[in-house]
Amino acid sequence: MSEQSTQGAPDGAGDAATFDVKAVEHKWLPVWERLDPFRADDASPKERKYALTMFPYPSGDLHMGHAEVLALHDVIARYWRFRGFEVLNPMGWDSFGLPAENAAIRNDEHPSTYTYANIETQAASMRKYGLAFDWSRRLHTSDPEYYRWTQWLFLKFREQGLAYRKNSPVNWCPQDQTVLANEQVLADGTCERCGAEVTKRELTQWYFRTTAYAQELYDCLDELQDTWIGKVVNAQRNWIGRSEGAHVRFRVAGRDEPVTVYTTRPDTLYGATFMVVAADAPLAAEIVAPERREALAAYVEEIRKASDIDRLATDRTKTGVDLGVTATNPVTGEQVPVWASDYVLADYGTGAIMAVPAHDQRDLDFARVFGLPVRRVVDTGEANPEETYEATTGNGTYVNSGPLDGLTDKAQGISTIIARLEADGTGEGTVNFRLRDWLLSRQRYWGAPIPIIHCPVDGEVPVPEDQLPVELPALRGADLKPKGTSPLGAATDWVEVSCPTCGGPARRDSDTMDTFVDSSWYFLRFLSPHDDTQAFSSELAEAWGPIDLYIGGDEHAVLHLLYARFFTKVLRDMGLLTWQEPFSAYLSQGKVINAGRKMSKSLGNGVDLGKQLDEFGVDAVRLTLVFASPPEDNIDWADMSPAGSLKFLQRAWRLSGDVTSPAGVDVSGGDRVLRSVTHRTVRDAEELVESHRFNVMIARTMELVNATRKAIDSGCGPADPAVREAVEAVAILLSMVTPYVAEEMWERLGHAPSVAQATWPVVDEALLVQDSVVAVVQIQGKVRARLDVSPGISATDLEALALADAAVIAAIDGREVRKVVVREPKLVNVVV
RNA sequence: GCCCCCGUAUCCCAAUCGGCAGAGGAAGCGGUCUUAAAAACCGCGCAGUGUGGGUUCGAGCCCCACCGGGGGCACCA
Repeated sequence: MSEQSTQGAPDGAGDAATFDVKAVEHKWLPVWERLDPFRADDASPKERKYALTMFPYPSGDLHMGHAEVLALHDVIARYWRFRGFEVLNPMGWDSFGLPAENAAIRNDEHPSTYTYANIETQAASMRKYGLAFDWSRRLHTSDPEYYRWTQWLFLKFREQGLAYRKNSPVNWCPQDQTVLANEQVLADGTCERCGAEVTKRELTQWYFRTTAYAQELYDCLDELQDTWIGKVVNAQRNWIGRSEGAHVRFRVAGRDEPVTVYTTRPDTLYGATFMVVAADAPLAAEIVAPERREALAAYVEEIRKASDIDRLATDRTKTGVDLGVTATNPVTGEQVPVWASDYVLADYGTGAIMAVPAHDQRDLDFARVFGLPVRRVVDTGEANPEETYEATTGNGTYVNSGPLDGLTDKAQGISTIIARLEADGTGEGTVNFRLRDWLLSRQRYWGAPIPIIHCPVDGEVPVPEDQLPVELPALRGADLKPKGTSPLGAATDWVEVSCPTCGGPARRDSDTMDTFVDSSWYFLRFLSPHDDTQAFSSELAEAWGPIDLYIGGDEHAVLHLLYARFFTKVLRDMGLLTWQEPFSAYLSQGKVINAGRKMSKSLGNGVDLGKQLDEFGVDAVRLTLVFASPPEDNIDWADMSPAGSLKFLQRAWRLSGDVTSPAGVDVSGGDRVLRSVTHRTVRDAEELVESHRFNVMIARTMELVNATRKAIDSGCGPADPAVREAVEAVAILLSMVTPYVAEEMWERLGHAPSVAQATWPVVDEALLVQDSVVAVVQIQGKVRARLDVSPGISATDLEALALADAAVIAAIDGREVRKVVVREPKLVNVVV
C-alpha cells in the first residue's frame, strides 16, 4: 500500500483521496512525545485505574503475538483515560532468562549485551506502535536496582518460613542443565522451555512454601470466576487439585509411629486388604523387614532408571515389592501386608495408601499381579470385580462393612467412617492438594543470585540487607557453559566470602532464582520503580491497586498467574499489602496463527510483524488484530485482511475532509437521525469496551462511518453540524485502536493535538429515544405483521392494534384466539 | 478417565432479558468511472444456528443425550 500512497507530503495529508501512512507516523510520534499525555500522577484526586499487560521477555523484536496483546491492552487504557480516570499504565521487561545466556555462550559475550540490545529494539518498536504507556516507569528485572528487591523479598519470605531448602528428587532438564519447577514440566514429561525429556535428580534445593497457601489460592478462585476468563480459573483449580478425604492410621508391627494413609474413600476401609507405600520414600526404607531390605533396594534402583515418560504410561503393568511387614486395619483389626510400589507417589498425600482392590482399578491391577485378596464392600449391582477385574467405583449398598452395612449413600458412608475414626483416634477427615511447593533454585547464571551465605559454623546465613544487591560476577562466554552446577560456583572470588556472623571462611549460594520470582512482584515495583529505599510503597499499592485489568497469554495460566497470586497473599500476611488478589480481572488473548497452524520457523509460515507494519502501517495492523475476533480467540492471519482495514481507515479519514462546519459549532440543531446514530454508537461503544468486546466496538464504529458517509452524500449534507459531531466521535473512538489516523482526523477537524486529550462525547439520552419502533406480530411464533408504534405504547393498546391489523386477521383466519402474549413495545404473539 | 470452553452464511464474526437469525468485515457477483486494469464509489445476503430429543406462546440462547473441535488435570489414592 505504501507505494500507492502519495510521496512528498510531509504534513501527512496526502492527496484528497488517501492519507500517507508513513508520513503520518513520522509526523505524530514527536508530538506525542512532547505532550506525554499518559504519565500517571500519583497525587491525582481522580478515581484510579491500573491497567497492566504481561511484560515481554526481550528475545529479538516484537512479534505478531505482542502486537495483538499490546493493541488490545491499549484500547482499555485509553478508554479509561477518556472516561476521566487517572490511569497507571506501565511497561517494562522480564529480562533475566536463558535465551540471553545461551546467546552469550554462543557469541562469547555477556548476557547483558543480548538482553539490553533487544530491549532497546523492542522499546523502539513499542514507541512506533503508538501505545499509551507511562514510559517514566520503565523497569528491567535484570537491573541490580530491581533484583536487589527480589533478593530482599526472598529474605523476607525466608524469615516467614516460606523459603526453605530440602533434599528431594527434582525435575532436571538435561538440555538446559538446570532443575525445573513442577509447573515448568509439560504433561508429556518434557521441558516447557526447550522440549527435552525431563529426568529426576536427588538434590538439595530452595523452595517457596506455596502449599501453605493452597487452600486460599483455591478458595479465592470463586471470587475470580466472573472476572477472569473461565478456562484459566479451571486450569488453576485442576492444578491446585483440592480433594476431600481422610487420614487413616495403620499400626505397623515393630514400629511405634503408625503409618498414615490418605484416602478419598474412607468408606471402603473394610475392603482394604493391603497397604502400599511409595518405594522411593524414606518411609519404605524405614519399615521394611531386614530380610526384604535388599529386595527393596534393588527395586528402587530399577525404578530410578525408568524415565518419567515410562512412569506416566498408565497401562503399564504394576510392579512392586513386599516389605515383609504387616499393618493393622484400624476398623477390622485385620493384619494386612505392606507393599512398596512406584504407582504410589512419594510427594502426594502421605506417600502411603490403603489398597481397596475391589473399588480402585489401580489397586485391583496390583492385586492381580501379586495375587492379593479382593474383598467387595460396596455392591453397586455390577458384576463382582474379583471376577471381572473391573473395579466398581460408584454408589451402592455397603456390605461386609460392619456399621455401614445396608447404607446406600456414599456421602453418609464417608461421614460415618470418619466419625468412627475420629472417635477411636485412628484418623480424621482432611483436605488434600495436588499443588507442590515451588522449586525456585536454578543452576544458571542470568538470574538473581540467592542472597545466602553457607558457613560451616553458622549454616545458612542471610546476606545482610545493607549488602544487597548481591550482584552477579562478570562472567561471559565459555564461563557460562552449563555443567550441571551453577556457573557462579566457578567464580572463586565471588563465591568465597567471610561469614557475616562469625567472620570465618564461607561460600555464597551459587544458584540463581527462577525468573518467575522476578515477575511475581513487578506490578508492585511499577508503583515506584526508582525508589531505592524499599521494594514498593504500601501506600501507593493501596492507592492504585489491585490491577483492574490484566491481559496476557494462556501459557501463563498456571505459572506466572499462580505465583503472582501466591506473592500477593504472602505480602498481605506480612502487612505490606491489603489486596486479597493481585488481578481483579484477567483477560487472555488468543494466539496469532497462520493458515491453521502455529507460526514456526520449521513450518516456514511465520508472519513478520515489521513487514506487515511496513506494508499496511501501524494503524491498519492494530485495527486488524483488534477487529478480528473476540480477544481470547485465536486469530488466523491468513483469514484476515489488513488491506481491508486500511481501506476502512481511508474511508473514515476522508470524512474528516468533508466536514465544512467550523470547530466548536453548536450541534444541537443538527440532523436528528444522524445525531441519534452517533449517540447510540457512543453509548454502545462504552458498554462494548467495558465488556471487552472490542471487535464489536469497531463494527459499531464502521456503521457510524457508513451512516455519516450517507448523510454527507445523500442526506443532510456536509455542512450540517451533526456531520461534525459524528466525525469527531469517529476520531475519538478510533483513537483507542488507530491513534495515527485519529490524530490526523482530529487535526483536520480543526483541533489541537492530541485526540488522546479530547473529551469523551457526552451521550444525550434524549437522542437515544426513538420516535417509533417496529412491533412484530407473530401467529404461533411466526411473524405475520409489523407495526410502527410509539415506544411508550401500553400492552392493551398494542394488543388491540395487533388484533385489528388486516394481515393478522387474515392469518388468524377465523380460528379461536386462545392466548395473546404481549411484550410491549416490540412483540405480540397470538396463540390460536 | 475427570473438569472446563466452543460449534451461526464460502471465510472471520454479530445477535443485553428466551422475542423479526445478520450488525460489521473478507471473498464473490453486478454496476459507475477508465483506452484497459487497479483503486475508489454504488448495489447484491445465499445459512435457519453440529445432530436428536425436551421445556416454552416462542429456543442460536435454557435442560438432557450424542457428534465434532480446543484446553486443563491424570497411576494424585
